[in-house]
Parts: sequence; structure tokens; C-alpha cells
Amino acid sequence: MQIATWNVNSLSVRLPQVLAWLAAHPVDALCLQELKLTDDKFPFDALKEAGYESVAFGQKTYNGVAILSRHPLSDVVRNIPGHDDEQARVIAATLATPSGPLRLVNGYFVNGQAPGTDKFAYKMLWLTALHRWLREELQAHPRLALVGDFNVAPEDRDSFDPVGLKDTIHHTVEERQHFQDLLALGLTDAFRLFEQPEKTYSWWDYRMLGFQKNRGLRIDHILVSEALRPLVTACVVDRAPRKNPQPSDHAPVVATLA
DNA sequence: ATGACGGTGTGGCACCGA
Repeated sequence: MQIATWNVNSLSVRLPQVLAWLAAHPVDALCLQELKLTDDKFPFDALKEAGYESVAFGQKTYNGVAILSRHPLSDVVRNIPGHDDEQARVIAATLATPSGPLRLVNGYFVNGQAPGTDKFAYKMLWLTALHRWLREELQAHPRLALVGDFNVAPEDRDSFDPVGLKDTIHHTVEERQHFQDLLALGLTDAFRLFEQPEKTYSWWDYRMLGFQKNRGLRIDHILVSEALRPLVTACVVDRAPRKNPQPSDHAPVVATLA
């Protein structure tokens, strides 16, 4: 059983890469962020031919999230209940897997630009709303994974330059506290359950040879509930798609569950 | 300090991302 998350930075551009990646890595579910397209343009048919049922929550130009699954999907929720939002950033669904229901909450977390900006304030409100909702969601769905592009580097070791970037976006105390608050709900960072290569990141800037120099951040995460935690046997970043022509700036993260 | 790269839009650059 494998679940994965990948910010594709435009599904229109990246669909061939997504299909190729799924052919090579037939995960049970793939959560996508930054679709940058509306639902009428979502490639339901191409993914169906690849063996995946999809639920999507898109918008024009920005944001947009989807869950692709080899198992039947139900109980779809779009965005955070009770939190008014014009931006399409969350989709949740329950997978009917052979070993039981698996609740996936897929988020494209707010970037936040810089501390002190309106966008940063929006990020804080959004994170607070997510936390409030997830507390209920975990009670209703004990077997839950929160995945996606968190736009938070949780610790210094998740950044290529924690000193130079101290207190800048992705690195602030406030963002990291919100990440810890999510963990305090009973969630665990699946990546840190295992020994990992140093300087493992999931995003690299397109500019200034960021990937070639491994100047990256680990901001894409798979958090698992207490019920799932003992089942996780691996969690890795797959850097290979970042080497493709016309790559996304993010790489997929994959967790394996027994 | 700035911009660099890439995607989108109805564009001739501006915006957003991280």
C-alpha cells in the first residue's frame, strides 16, 4: 500500500509526467497540488485509463488539488468546512482499501510570501482553521493521513540554508509552531520515522541551478495518524522527476504502509 | 539589494510561487 503527494505546478503541463510516473510507480493514491486548471479541464479520462479514479477541486490559474486513487473514493470534502475561502486548497476523501478505510486530506497550504504581509496573516488563519477541522476529522476517521505541500520547513535540517533563511518564509517560528500543533493532534511526520539521507528536500528553486546545487527545502509532507503510524514501513522523496525536461519544482513524496 | 525560472493570462509585461 503506497500513498504519494506531488505539487505538479500545472497539471496541463505535467500530465505526461504524472502518467509516466504512475506507470513506473503504481501507488494506491496520488495527491496532487497546484493543478492550475478548472474541473472542466481536469483529465479524468486519461487518469481513468491509467487505472485511477479522481476527485478534483480546481480553479483557474492558481491553486487546485486532486486525489487519484486505485480504490473507490467516497465522502469528498472540498476546502475546510466552516472556513470561507475563495482559493481551492484542500480536498479530502476516503479510500476503500482492502485493509480498511483510509482517509486522505490533501492540502496545498498557503505560501505566505513574507512575515508581516497580508498573505502571511492569511496563512496563519488558514493553518488555525485547518487545525480546528482536523481535530474533528481525526475523531471521525482514525485512519487518516494529512498530505500535501505544507509550505513549511519544519526544522533547520529541512532547509539548505537555515541560518541565512532564518525567520524568512517557510522557516518562521510561527509556521513551525503550526506544524507542531498539527503533530500534537496525534499526527507523525512519516519521513522522520526512518533514517534519511542528509539534505533531503522536496522542492528546489527553478532559478540559479537550485536543484543542481541541491539548494532545496523539505516542505512536502505525509503526516499519519496514530492508527496508521505502526503500519508505515518507508517514506522517501523521489528526486527523479525533478531531473525531467520541464520538471515541476517539487518532487513526489511516497509513503509505504503495510 | 536585486533578480534569476517557470506557469498563466488576453499579454506585449504583471502576477505569483517558495
